[in-house]
Amino acid sequence: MTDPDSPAPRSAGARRGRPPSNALSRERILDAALAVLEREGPDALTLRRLGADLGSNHTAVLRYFSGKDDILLGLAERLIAEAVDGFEPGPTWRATLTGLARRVRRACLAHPALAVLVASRVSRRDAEFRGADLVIGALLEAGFGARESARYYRSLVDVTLAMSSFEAASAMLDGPEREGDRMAWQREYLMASPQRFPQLASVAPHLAQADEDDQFEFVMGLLLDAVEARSGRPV
Amino acid sequence: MTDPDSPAPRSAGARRGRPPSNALSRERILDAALAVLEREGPDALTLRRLGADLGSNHTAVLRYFSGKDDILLGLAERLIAEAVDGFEPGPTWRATLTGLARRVRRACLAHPALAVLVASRVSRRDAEFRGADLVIGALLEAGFGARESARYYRSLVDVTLAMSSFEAASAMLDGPEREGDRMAWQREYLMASPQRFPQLASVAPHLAQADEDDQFEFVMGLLLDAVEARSGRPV
DNA sequence: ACCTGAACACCGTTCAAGT
DNA sequence: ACCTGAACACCGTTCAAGT
Repeated sequence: MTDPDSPAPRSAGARRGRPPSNALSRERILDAALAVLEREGPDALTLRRLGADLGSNHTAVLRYFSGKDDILLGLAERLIAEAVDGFEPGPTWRATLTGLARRVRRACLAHPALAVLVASRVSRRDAEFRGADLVIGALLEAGFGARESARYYRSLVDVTLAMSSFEAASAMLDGPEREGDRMAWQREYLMASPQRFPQLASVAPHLAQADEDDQFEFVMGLLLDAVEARSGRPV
Repeated sequence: MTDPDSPAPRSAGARRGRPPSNALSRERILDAALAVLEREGPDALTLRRLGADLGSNHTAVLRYFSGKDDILLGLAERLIAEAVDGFEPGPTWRATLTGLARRVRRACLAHPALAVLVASRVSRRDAEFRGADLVIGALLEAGFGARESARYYRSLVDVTLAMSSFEAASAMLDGPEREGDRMAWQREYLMASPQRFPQLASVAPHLAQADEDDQFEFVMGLLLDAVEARSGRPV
């Protein structure tokens, strides 16, 4: 059942004067939802707010989506599509895997409020299948069998999605413009009792140094090192 | 519900004895909150529900916590404490790291509704410091310097927490009834078009086979393999 | 000192009625 | 065919008033 949604556009002849700017559609609703999320965060996304932004009654949206949750699912598909659309495999299987992981993370950080809401429930739809096909293709190319490829696929996807949404959640918590809280985080670790936590204390000054970009690259590097070591086909 | 075991009805002197059973306290409120979360999931945790369960007005709770968010933070500390309390380092540094990761995951899966709510905002408090001290101690023992230990610490903690909460989120989504949706997940992947997604199709039957326990162990194994390879001190 | 009850400003969803 | 408006059953938080 693909695409029973978009209501019939009005006939060309009826187009006199201004088109009704408030004609609803699934796409227009998703656009508005994304705009609210990006500007004001997850809590601002309510049906009433959406109706106001769209110039409609807040219940009109329910003609296009079965409920708020359905809107979230539609946004989830957009998020994963943003990561996968236009991606081309790299020169090596490892480059392909690294590149796709970076794109997923980038999409999550570009829409952190959305990532927080939907990352653990990516809808199994077209964009996700395309991503899966690319990842599994790279793993088969690396020399893994079907069973192993399935395993590594799940590991890489789980870690990438989990870390990306985790990071998005921190970004949201710190507030859109608050750099201050990250300093607080570091300060608390630096203030932990050296008597009670000697190992922690000896390392604390380094804890806040690595930035998030480096951190993600580092973890993916670790993971792919292990995958490569097991593949028997170093790139 | 009547309470036949309740203390003697209030008399003139009762006030000087033990407090009435419905006396509020932070601990009693956290107990009640945890009970609601475990029985009925994240959405059931409301101040009104908490008040009802505690036999109090729903606003009385606000005398002990500054708001609902403050209750969540209190629960977060309990979650991490459950993972860390009583843990002893293993015979090797790798065993220590594996053991602690398993405990964090187990605590998250024991309280999935809680893990979903708080995993990305673990409060930097006592239990977390104890965990950090253990992990960093193991990494120093593995031969890493302070800077490297800080890096690996963050990687291991991020992946463990992110994957555990991610998994908890899936467990919650599948609903307490379970099982049904995991089959649906598998079915959708099996039904993906083999023409459009040939690599995916060739591997799909294996995708749903690995259970979640194996999956977590597998990822931690990959990560620790890479850490061990870089340590220059195989266990 | 601790708790209650009412009030306030919100939610998502349903549904009869309008156009 | 599409949308509105009222209604329903909820939220978290504040605060004057009770005991």
